Amino acid sequence: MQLNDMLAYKVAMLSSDLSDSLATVYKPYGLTMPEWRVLATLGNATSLTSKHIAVATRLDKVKTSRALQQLASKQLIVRETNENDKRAINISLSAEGVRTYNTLTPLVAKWQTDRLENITDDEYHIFLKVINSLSQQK
Amino acid sequence: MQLNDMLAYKVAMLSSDLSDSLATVYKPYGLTMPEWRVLATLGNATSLTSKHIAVATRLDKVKTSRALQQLASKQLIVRETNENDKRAINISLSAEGVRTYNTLTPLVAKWQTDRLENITDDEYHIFLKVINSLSQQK
DNA sequence: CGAAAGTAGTTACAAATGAAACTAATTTGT
DNA sequence: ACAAATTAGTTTCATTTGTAACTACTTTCG
Repeated sequence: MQLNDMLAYKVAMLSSDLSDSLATVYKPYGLTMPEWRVLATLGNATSLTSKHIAVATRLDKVKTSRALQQLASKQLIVRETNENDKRAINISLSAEGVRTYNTLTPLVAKWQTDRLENITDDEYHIFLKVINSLSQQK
Repeated sequence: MQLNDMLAYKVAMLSSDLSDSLATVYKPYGLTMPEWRVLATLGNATSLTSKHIAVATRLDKVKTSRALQQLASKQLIVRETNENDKRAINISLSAEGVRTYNTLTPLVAKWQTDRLENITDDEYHIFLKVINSLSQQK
């Protein structure tokens, strides 16, 4: 059994390749990977708490907190105390955050369709099915 | 476009799931992921230099160096100066390293077949084809 | 030949990360 | 009602990681 044939290794290599490649899309906008994930999550919502963002992005609460700090310092998000629960903070994109999101989303979509260019719909469908099947196990 | 639908995100989630899961197999033997990769690579060779190992495992030279230090301190590898090139070091598994490798290999193989239990050969074949296609792009 | 450039591997130091402790607010249970 | 436990989010500190500099040796080429 060769390392190259091992499932976990192959997927880890693919993951870091894809991650590095996608990073070339958002890095020019001064974002890190956690920041991009948070931005992408907020782009689909009106307002979320840090907790919600952490769950959606699968970042731990510390990474989420730090990403939010960075995004706030870049003025891409707005934070307001949640009046129902004063421990929590409602986070939403600022006007500039929305602009960045609207700029990046089509670039990321294009990146993805380019990547998938040589793969048929059937193949991709099966690929996703296998991913789901492998992910579901604990 | 939701984070959940993004290729890079899905693959990253799968990768960390698989990595964490596989780690439960080799962690009881006191190994970290880089150490396991090095061990797996050395198990298929008689003797390799640090450079060769770095290429095979896709670890950078610093991580490789550190993993080798750890494995040496655990007496799982033997290091001998390469007489043809005295900068390089020939590394091979010690008797105990071989024993650990021989113990772990079937456990890892079982882990992998268990993971793939619900996936047909055809599906897995296509999965690997898509992985290769996605990985090949720079 | 021998100076300059390149390579194998290690080390040192700065930056990123993770676990645990912490603050402040909320919920639970009596 | 209110003490104890829980939760949201941040901060601290120890560990891990990555980059760059370094040592030692080898190759290149004038």
